[in-house]
Amino acid sequence: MNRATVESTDVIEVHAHEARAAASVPAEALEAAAAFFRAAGDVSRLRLLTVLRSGEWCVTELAQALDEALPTISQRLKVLRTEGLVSRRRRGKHVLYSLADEHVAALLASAIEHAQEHVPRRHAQERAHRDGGVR
Amino acid sequence: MNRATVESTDVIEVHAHEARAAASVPAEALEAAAAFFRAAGDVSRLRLLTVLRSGEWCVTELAQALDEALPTISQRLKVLRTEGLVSRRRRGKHVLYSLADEHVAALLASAIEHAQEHVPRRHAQERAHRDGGVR
DNA sequence: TAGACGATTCATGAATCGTGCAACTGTTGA
DNA sequence: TCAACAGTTGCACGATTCATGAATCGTCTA
Repeated sequence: MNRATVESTDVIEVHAHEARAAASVPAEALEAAAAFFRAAGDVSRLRLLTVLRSGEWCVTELAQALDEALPTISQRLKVLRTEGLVSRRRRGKHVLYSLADEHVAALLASAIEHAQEHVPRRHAQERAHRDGGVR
Repeated sequence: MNRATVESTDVIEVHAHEARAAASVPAEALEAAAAFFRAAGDVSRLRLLTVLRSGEWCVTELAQALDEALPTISQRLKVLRTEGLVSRRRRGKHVLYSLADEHVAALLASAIEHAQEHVPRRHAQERAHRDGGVR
């Protein structure tokens, strides 16, 4: 199916198809996925995640490593944990955090890789668009 | 390297290691990755992305399919485009949008899959935590 | 070139988010 | 049990973000 050939007159006909495509993902899953992305969509939290790629860390270690206040780190970890990006376990008087699973690690690596490819394009694209529309 | 065996007295020694881990990802890439996640971290925009998985769509079609105002859709598409999640091209008087590349499609599928696994855990975990700390 | 249509931009107000600090909870070891 | 330490939570403030509708822009066609 080559949607590129569809003309504006087909809009109504296509409508049902579109609605189906939109509904193909359960609303709950969509919401959860958005929450997942949102949790990762903050530089501070993302930095935390990249550190956690190397293994388990207690909150104090993380605070020292990132040079931030302990409550701040704890807050961020809570967000990440609520959305299932990290998990924690207690070891003595320390609470150790780590990435929730390989899925998260893969997602993380993939996004960073993608970002590195697109970093230079971002602003250039924005300016080009301002100057003269599409292409 | 088993970081799980590290005790609190090792914090200083470990510090250098942590700092290296944090710096392993260039600040720019981290920022871009966060922006990427942030762009996907909204239910409305995410829904838009899931629709775009099926191919190219013009703004009007998307607006009708999702039953939203055209400017609203356009705004969301702009965010997604700025962060490199979607690309566009003009075809006649229509502007066709699609996912930027396979990378994005894969990331999207992966996140939704992960979300579906963790949907039930999220709130239960939150409550469990309130009730009695770790585990 | 004028009109129509598709798409984008802009300004506004409501809502949400992130942070910093203080108070609090919970665990360990004496 | 008590003191010290590790971590969490609550609250308030400033900054972002999002939806909305009007105005504008760009392209095609008559």
